Amino acid sequence: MNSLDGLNPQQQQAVTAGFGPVLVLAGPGSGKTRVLTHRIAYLIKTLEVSPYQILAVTFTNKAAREMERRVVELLDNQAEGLTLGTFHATCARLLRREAEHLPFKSDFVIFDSDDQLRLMKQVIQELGLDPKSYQPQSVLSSISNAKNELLLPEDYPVQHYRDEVVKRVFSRYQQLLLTNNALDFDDLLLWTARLLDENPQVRERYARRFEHILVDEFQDTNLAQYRLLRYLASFHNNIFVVGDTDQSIYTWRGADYRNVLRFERDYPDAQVILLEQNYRSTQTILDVAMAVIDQNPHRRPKKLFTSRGKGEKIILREVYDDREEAAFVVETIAGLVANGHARPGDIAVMYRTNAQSRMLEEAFLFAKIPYKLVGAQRFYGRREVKDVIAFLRLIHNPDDELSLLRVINLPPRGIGEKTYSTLRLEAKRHGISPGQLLIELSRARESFSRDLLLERAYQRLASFGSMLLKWLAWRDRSTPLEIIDFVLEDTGLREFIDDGTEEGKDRWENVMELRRLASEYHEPGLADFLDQLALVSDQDTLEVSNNAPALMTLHAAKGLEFPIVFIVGLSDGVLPHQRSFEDEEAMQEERRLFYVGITRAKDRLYLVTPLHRNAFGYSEPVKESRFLADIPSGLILENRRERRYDRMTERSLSPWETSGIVKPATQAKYSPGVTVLHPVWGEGLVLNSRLQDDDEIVDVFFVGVGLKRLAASLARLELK
DNA sequence: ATGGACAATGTTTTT
DNA sequence: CATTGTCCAT
Repeated sequence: MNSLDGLNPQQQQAVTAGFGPVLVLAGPGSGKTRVLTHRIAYLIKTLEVSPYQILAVTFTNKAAREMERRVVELLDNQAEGLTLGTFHATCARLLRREAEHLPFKSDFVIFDSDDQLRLMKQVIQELGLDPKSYQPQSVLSSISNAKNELLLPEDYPVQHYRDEVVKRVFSRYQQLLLTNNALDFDDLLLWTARLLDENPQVRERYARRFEHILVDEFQDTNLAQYRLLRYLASFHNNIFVVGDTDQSIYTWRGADYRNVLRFERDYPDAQVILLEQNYRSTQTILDVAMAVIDQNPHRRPKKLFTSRGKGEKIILREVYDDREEAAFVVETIAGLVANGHARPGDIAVMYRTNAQSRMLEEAFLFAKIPYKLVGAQRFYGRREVKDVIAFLRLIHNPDDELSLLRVINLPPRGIGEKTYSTLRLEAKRHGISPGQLLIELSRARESFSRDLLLERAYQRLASFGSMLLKWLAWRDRSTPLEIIDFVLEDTGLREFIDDGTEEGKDRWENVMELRRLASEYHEPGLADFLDQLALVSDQDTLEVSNNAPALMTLHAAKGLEFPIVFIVGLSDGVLPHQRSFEDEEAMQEERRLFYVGITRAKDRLYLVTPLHRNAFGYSEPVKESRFLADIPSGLILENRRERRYDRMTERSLSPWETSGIVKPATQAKYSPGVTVLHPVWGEGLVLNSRLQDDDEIVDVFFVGVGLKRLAASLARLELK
């Protein structure tokens, strides 16, 4: 089979581009993954490049896996030896291999944002700083920015007094990372870039090896990644990058879409190929998307087109607040599925902030419609999951004090703060890590000044130490699954986590899910498993075959596509977010975020705009998103609320009016959660109810029938 | 050492 | 309002 079959001329040009740098500017849905996978297949099959000499990097594991699957398919399994992975995972592997040239050991652990925060709090306390004026989060983000610019503490630029302090904090933070034998996310890139910069032998070895380098989502690279790529491509100069500046939504994380411009400057002979034909959306959806993004200044003009035809108009729905919004979404989805217009898995609901998922989740749960929440934090951030992972990390790397601190008294075994700080002090005196001392303790009792501790506390430490020693003895011969089972068994965590309550059962389920993930690793040792756990992306948690609507942030939606998309919370202050109001660049990024959301939709797009926003327990009127004004009215089907109702509610209520002294004219008879009886449809559940024009409008979910909106005065509903 | 009660605090997005 | 941290009593 000819691997160019089914590619349009621009795609073919990209796939078969000669050697040297290539920049592919790929609009949404223009088949960039297709181009990348075909390019790899072309290099291997037609140009007979060895897979071993090809490096392809992505940002999420999901994207990497998908690419790998497609390459293998194109090549009938002739892809053995290909290096294909995320930036972070690829760097982690390289650093483990080259650890001898670096100030840490090859069995380092990767600290996630949670660990970073805990470590930072420790540093701020240790240096006696006021956590109010030096908020751990904000100091961390300064440090992260510095690392993205490839700066270590000694290079940190000092302009204000604050910089001076941050520099000191940075220095101590970095020092602590090293004593824990740990790297944070930014370190993975930073150390790799620095290694290649400072060590010509290593650089040349890799630069010679990777004859071809391919990069996905190039607009999301930061300076460290850009440098990294330049070093790796420094020998063969065959660097093939694919990106779209209009989809740059991670500048707050250090991503710099100007790397695209930098690329053109640094590689003046680069071929530039534009992919504008879209294979995903209807022309109407594309026109809406272009109308929105065209408002951003300084863009390279791009004209998206499709052969799919106009399709239907997009739908704008105005709702009262987030509660009604959630009801509308769930009700519409139930209707679409019931009428056979869509399968549940065809639908996605997207929002600006994670907090917005809650109301939606409640509505789904209430209607008993299953849904899928996309987001790694939701699972890996669970306490019980992190606890078990902390045990594994400690076993992998006993110097990891943060993990030790987390599990040493879990389940409670009488080792409190006092006992721990004695252990810590004593460890410092011996010049070893607390974890090491624990192990020593269980082996040779003399190494600890006995008079420092009560016999009881001492016994407890020693017994934990011997448990740890036992696990360590098994570590290199056991699979992750076996190690998890040792831990669960020896610690009695099960009884602690599954305490017989409903939540306890859920918590245990989560641990079992982690256990299931571990069961996919058949080799002894924890490194690979722990790396995967540390580097999962939100998107990685979305299963392809899941037959339920997916809920996700707009950020998590990038790279995905769905026949039907809802974008909710289109209010000024939410999307665009309040914090972008004063910053023109940030506002443009908000617009790109909206653009990304719109272009996820294949056939039908719902935009939902609430008139009120609930925050801090108060409801306040909000303006609709300013972005909506940019959509030509001919492309949109508007469904707004009654004007009369608007006027009543758009006025700000004074506090005593909201406190319930002023009662509505009619009292609602049906409240969410009650069961009602309908003469035709039988028993149903009230999802939502509101007063309107002296009548009560009730949304009821009937089993086997679906959701119905009824006027209480007409439908003969009975309370059950 | 542990757990419960209250107070303060806060909403962007995440590899 | 809902989560997170801090203080205090057992």
